[in-house]
This record gives sequence, structure tokens and C-alpha cells, in this order.
Amino acid sequence: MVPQPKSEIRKEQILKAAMKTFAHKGFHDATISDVAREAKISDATIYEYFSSKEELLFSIPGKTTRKHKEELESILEFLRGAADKVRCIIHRYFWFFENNPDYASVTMLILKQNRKFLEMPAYKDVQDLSRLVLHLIKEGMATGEFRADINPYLVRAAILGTIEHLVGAA
Amino acid sequence: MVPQPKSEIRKEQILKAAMKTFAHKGFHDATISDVAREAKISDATIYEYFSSKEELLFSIPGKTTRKHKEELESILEFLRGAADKVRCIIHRYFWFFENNPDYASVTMLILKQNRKFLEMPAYKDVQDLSRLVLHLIKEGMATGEFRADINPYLVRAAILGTIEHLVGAA
Amino acid sequence: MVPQPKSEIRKEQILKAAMKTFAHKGFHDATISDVAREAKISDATIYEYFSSKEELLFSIPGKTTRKHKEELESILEFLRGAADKVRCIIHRYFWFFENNPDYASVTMLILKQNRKFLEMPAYKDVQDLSRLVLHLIKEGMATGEFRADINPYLVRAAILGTIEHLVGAA
Amino acid sequence: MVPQPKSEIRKEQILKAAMKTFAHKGFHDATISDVAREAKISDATIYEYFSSKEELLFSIPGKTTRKHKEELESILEFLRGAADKVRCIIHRYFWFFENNPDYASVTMLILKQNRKFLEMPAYKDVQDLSRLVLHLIKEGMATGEFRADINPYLVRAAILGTIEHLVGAA
DNA sequence: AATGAATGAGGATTCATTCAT
DNA sequence: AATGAATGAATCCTCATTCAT
Repeated sequence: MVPQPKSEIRKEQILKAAMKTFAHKGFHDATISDVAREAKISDATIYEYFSSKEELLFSIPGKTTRKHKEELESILEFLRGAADKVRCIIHRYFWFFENNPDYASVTMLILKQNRKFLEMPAYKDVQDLSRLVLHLIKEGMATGEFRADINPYLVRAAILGTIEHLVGAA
Repeated sequence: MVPQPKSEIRKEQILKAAMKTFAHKGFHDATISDVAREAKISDATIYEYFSSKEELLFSIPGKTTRKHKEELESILEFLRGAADKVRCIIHRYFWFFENNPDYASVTMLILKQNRKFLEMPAYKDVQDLSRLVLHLIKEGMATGEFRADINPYLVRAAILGTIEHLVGAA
Repeated sequence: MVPQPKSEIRKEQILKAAMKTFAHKGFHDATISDVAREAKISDATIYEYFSSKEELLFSIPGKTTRKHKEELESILEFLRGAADKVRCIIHRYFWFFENNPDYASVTMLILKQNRKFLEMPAYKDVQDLSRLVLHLIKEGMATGEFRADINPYLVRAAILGTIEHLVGAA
Repeated sequence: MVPQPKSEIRKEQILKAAMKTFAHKGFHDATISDVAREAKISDATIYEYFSSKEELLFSIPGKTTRKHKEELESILEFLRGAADKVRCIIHRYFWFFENNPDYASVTMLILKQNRKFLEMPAYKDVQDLSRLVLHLIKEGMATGEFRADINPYLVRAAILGTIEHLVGAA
């Protein structure tokens, strides 16, 4: 572990509090005061680290999503066969969301329906993963691992939709 | 068609405007003024028909969901076989959401994450449909139409999740 | 007097309160609550009539400056001779400011140093009057009423500057 | 030049930055951070030298006005005749303000309308100069240099007002 | 039934100021 | 002497909601 500068630690602390608070109350119903209270700092301090409530929200996925994606990619390198890879992705997804339920709430319920977020770089990682799944399905169809008469887009929707449905209901 | 009292018509007009406005701006970002403008009435008039902004939101599913569910049930009576029935449900869902995109937005993005709504009677219809799907899957498993080694809960999640994923992405 | 719509009366009431409050406390030190208290209405009501504190400030000169300018112009029509006209302007200025000390404070101390205001149409009236004085001085020089070796710009500065100095000191 | 203690130099540096910043942005719109940035020091350091933002503002005239006044007085000793003296004062004023535009902005636009400042010792120098002008006018009237039927107060207002008008418009 | 007018309550944000290091 | 970090206090502004007409 590289020692982090103090301000980074504080930033993480705020993000964690924000994640928890937003997940439980929703973005609009949660106030900056709520987040500050959760983080045990003052309202004003939050603004030393994030310029607005919205920027705070958008900063939540940050490194986490990227890390999740990168870890996944590094694991996939060791696997052969599209089916195994897809299975691994599904598994990781569940494992990740189960261990980060607040993160799941924020990304799936709050960020997903925010138009501005859909245009932000952090959203690219989500799209990358989605594209990867599609790619693997096509690959599996080509190698004969999967049936050739399936609609890969529909299959992807089934995979991701099922995960979301199960995680969202949790 | 039974002639409706005037006030019912006005109520529908407001609900329609609310549905459109909430769908496009989100519940919090849409103001009562926005809804009133869309309905071409004054803010105060809305409060003659609905006691609060939240009640207005919760009133949107109202008859529509019930009607959707009832129509579905009446159609299903004419079908034999679980597979056909499930297929019919899926088909109706898509057909309904495609023809009522604002309704889809409101129910899937806004209401679903509102805890209070999950305790309201209108939500019961959603649950009923969900239970029906589960029931049909089990039925199909029993009759041998579906494989017996599937997890019916997972299959239901796959069906509903896929629909939601596809509709939500639209 | 044409009867004014109610909302115009309320607007005037707010403007009057704002003028008094801003004159006594300065724009920044005066709060919307101060103005509201002076007008004996609630803070929120101010925003029904003016979109922001700054717009409220900029609305103060409004009709008053225009009226002042127009009255002056109509009087000047009856006068012959540049000297008389200039004297009349000076007289009116003093008379006006003495009878509207808060207005004088707001326009001379607050608005004058606001860059945004200098680009607003209301400021045009101020400039018009300044130009008129210059024009009259030049006219008097041409007709021989005033000495021909004076610098008209300097004389104008002397006239307006003296007025401002005396009014500002009051 | 007497060598100044280091802390005096730092104080000057801050005052210079404050003068520039206040002149350009106005007292209220300029933040302590703005001043600190201009002075290339931290916010907190300013408070090592000045107890509050307002004290910082009030400290700007400080030595400068006094020096200006004293230089003027020493020059005037060499002049004979009220007219020459008044002319000299006017000349010095313009020369000074032209070479110190930020100082002019701060004293004429910001400090002048601050009631607290009018009660501070630094303001005394301004008044002294104003009184001196009045005194010279009266002197000139007594010696016959100036017409005896003028209103000395009005003439003083004309002199100072003209200067202010021209400098303020610059 | 309909609404113009008014407002209470609340929230995001800013910034001068403090203080431990 | 210098400052990074933290915050209390304030203020603008929004908006759901009420009510007299």
C-alpha cells in the first residue's frame, strides 16, 4: 500500500459517507448536511473537496468502477473459452455488488437515470463492460461454444438484465 | 364507455401531464408548476385533485397497471400451456411499454426506487404479475414443458430483468 | 391617474423598500430579508416579482430616471438660451435628489460602480442627460453666451461633478 | 531610505495586493483568497498582519494619503498666492490619481461610501485637505485674488467634485 | 371549480476567520 | 513566520403548499 496524502484520505472518507447516504435516502432527499454528519465533518468541508453536491455524486464511481473493470480484465486473461469468461463476469458482478450494496444502489438506481452522468467518462467503463460481454457472446457463437442462432444483443440484455434485477431487488 | 364525471376527466388530464413531466424531468426536478403548465391549468388546481406532489406521483400507476394486469389475465384464459402464457406476458409487456414510454419511465425509474411506493396498494399489482410469472414457470416445470432442473426464481429474474433492461435502455 | 393592476402596486412597494434598504445599508450588506421586512412581505414574495437580488437593484432606476429625464426635456422646450437651460438642469437635479435622497444614494453610490449596470438600458438615460449638458455648453459657446475659450468637457465635468459632490456629501 | 523590518515589507505587499484586488473587483466581490493569490501568500498569512478583511481595507489609505498630504503641504510652503496654491493642489491630485488608479478606485468608490471609514483617523487626512482648500479659497477672497462674492463652499465643491468626476470616469 | 397571490420551510453554497502544526 | 485544513454563520433562492376570492 502506498501511503496516501492526507487530503486523499479525507476525500475517500467523504465519498464513502456520500455513497452510504445517497444509497439510503436517494440523491435528492439526502442533504449535504446528512453526508457531512455521516462523515463527521462540517458541511463546508465537503465543499473543500467537491465543488457541488452533483460533483460529489459523480465522483462516487471513480476509481471503484475502473478497478472493478481492470481486475476483471486481468482475470479474464487466464481463462479460455467464452463461456467461462462470461460465467466469470457474472460471478464477479454478483460478488462485487453483494459486497458493495451501497455502491450498487448509487450506480444502478441513482446514476443510471442521470442524463449528465451518461455523458461522463466514468460511464465509459460501464459501457466497456457491456461491450465486452457482447463481444464474448459473439466469440462464443463463432467458436461454436454457443448456439449460432441466438441474438447476441438479446442474450447480453438477458445477462445484464438478470443481474440488475436480482441485485436491485436485494 | 361509461360517461365519466367532469372531475374524473380533469384528474386524468393532470395525471397525464404529470406522467409526461415526471418521465422527462424526473420527480424531483419536475415542479408542480411544470406539471400545471403541461396540463394547462394553474398550480393550485392540482391541489384540488391531489393532496400532494407525492400523492400525484403515486396515483400515476393507478388504473393503468390494474387494467394492464386484468387484460393480461383475460387473455391468458384463452391460452393453454405455460410456455405460451409466458410468451404472451412478455409480448404484452413489450407492447405496453413501447406504447407507453412515459409510463415505463415513471414506473421503472422513479417509482421502483421509492420506498413508500413499495408499500402502496398500487404496487401489489406489480407483485401479482411477478408472482404469476413464477407460478407459470413452476407450472411448466410440473407439466414437463420446461426443464425440471431450472431454478424458477432465477428464470423469473431473467425474464423480468431482460424486459426491464431492454425497456430501460430504450 | 390610470388605476394600476394590483401586481404593479406590489412591485412598486417592493422597489420602494429595496431603494430605502439598499440606500441605508448598501447593496451587499442589505439582505433580501431586510428588504422584505421593510416591505412587510415575505422573502419569497420578492422573488415572485424579481428574479434575483441584482435584478431588483437594477429595477430601481426604472421609470424614475426616465420620468426625470422626460420632464426635464419638456421643461427645456420652453426655455431659450443655453445658460438658462443649463441652470434649469442644475436646479432640477438638486431638487430631484433632495426630494429623493435614497434614490440618489442608490444611483450614485451603488449603481454607478456596478459594471453590469453600465451596460443596461437604464444607464442610457444617465448618459443622455450628460450628453445633453455637453451639447448645451457647446451651443452656448457657439451663440456667444458662453466664452469660446472654455473646454466644454471640463465644464460639463465641473457641473456634474459639483452636483455629485454636494449631493453625495449630504 | 530607512531599512524596514521584514514584517513591514510583507505588510506592504499585502496592502498592494489588496488595493489592486479591491479596486478591480470591489470590496465585497473580492475574497480574501483573491487578495492572497494576488500577494502570492496563503489566506491565513493575511490574518497575521491584519485582523479582518475590513481592517485590511481601512489600512489601504494609511501612509499613502498622509504622504500625499504632507508632500503637498511642503510644496505649498514655497508658493505664494492662494490661486497658485489651489492650482498646485489640483495638479497634484490629478497627478497622484493618474499614477495610482487603484488607489483612486479604492478611496473614491469603496471607502467613501463606508460609514465606518468616515469615523476613522485615516479619513481625517482627507478632511484636512478639504479644509485646506476651503481655507485657501477664503484666503484668496480676503486678499482680493478671488472675487469676494463667491460662495467658498460651493467653489470648493466645484473643485473637488470636478476632480472626482474626472477621475471616477477614467 | 379555479386560481392569483403569498409564504414557510429548507437546502446548497460561500467565505471570513481560526488554529494546530 | 507561514499555512493547510476546517468550519460557523450567513444568505440567496426554490418550491410545495395554502387560501381568499
